[in-house]
Amino acid sequence: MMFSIGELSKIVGLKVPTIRYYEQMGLIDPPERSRGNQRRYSKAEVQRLSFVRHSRELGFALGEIRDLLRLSVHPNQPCCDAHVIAQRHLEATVAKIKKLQRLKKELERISKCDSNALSSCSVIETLADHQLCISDH
Amino acid sequence: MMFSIGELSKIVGLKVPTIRYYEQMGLIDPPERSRGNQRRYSKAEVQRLSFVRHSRELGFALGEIRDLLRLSVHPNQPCCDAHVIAQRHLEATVAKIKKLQRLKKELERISKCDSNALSSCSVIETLADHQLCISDH
DNA sequence: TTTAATTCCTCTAGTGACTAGAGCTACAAG
DNA sequence: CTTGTAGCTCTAGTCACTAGAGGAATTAAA
Repeated sequence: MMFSIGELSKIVGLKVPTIRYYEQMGLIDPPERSRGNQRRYSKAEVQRLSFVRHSRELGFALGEIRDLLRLSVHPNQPCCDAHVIAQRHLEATVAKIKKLQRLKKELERISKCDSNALSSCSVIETLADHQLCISDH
Repeated sequence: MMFSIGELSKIVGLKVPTIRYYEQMGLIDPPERSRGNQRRYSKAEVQRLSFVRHSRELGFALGEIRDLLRLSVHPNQPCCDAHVIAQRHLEATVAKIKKLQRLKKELERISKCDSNALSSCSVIETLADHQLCISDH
């Protein structure tokens, strides 16, 4: 049961060049090759890459994922490291959400006037208004 | 009333190399120079760069900001373009918020167990669990 | 079995929005 | 007039890919 890189790509939902990139970055070991030098993957790589993809979707950086993978292989002591990584990430996420919600409000304000009315442009105006609020935010 | 790039930097809250970068990218015109070839800015640049900074904080890409600046100079007809830019941006923002809120929930679940208890690591476990959910998300 | 289509290979370069550093020059304060 | 800070240009690095060139291998159909 060996997969070509294209098959693996479909299974795990990562593009082919991305998989090669992850190999290059040391997130997966270089796989076996066919006689013609093409990569051949087993189920282990499916698992590992799914882990990587899932972690990426959760917003972890490749370096953090590398750490997590290392931890998952030696799952004894330095588990708190994993918690630290996740906790730090949670805090950053909460901050991002807050910022985006403020952004959303502002964008709604900006783009709610109907653009068919050929009135003066609220987008430019709103952004221009903020030319004046130099010191805050 | 002319500013050096360092003074301008403090006024608008952008780093010095960032201002030079914005000049290079065509977001601001090349400013006047001192006899010794140093950049000298007036209030117009303060306004324009504040506009750029504000727009960046709202998450607009430099290309979009360039468009918006162009529109703000010719504020007559193609104002709907600005609305389109802002609307597109609003949609992307809403999508991002949703994704991050899902992420937040998952991270909370991941990191809520106390890491002092030397139990098995919930971070790795949780991420590993998701090795199995290959087809969805 | 041959051919054609598709997939794979490596390598280089590009993206966006900066950031860092080298090596040099200008300016302001004492 | 000297010293220290701030400025200059230019190149290269960051992150996580993505795109393309030019060629080889694999697979399916004829």
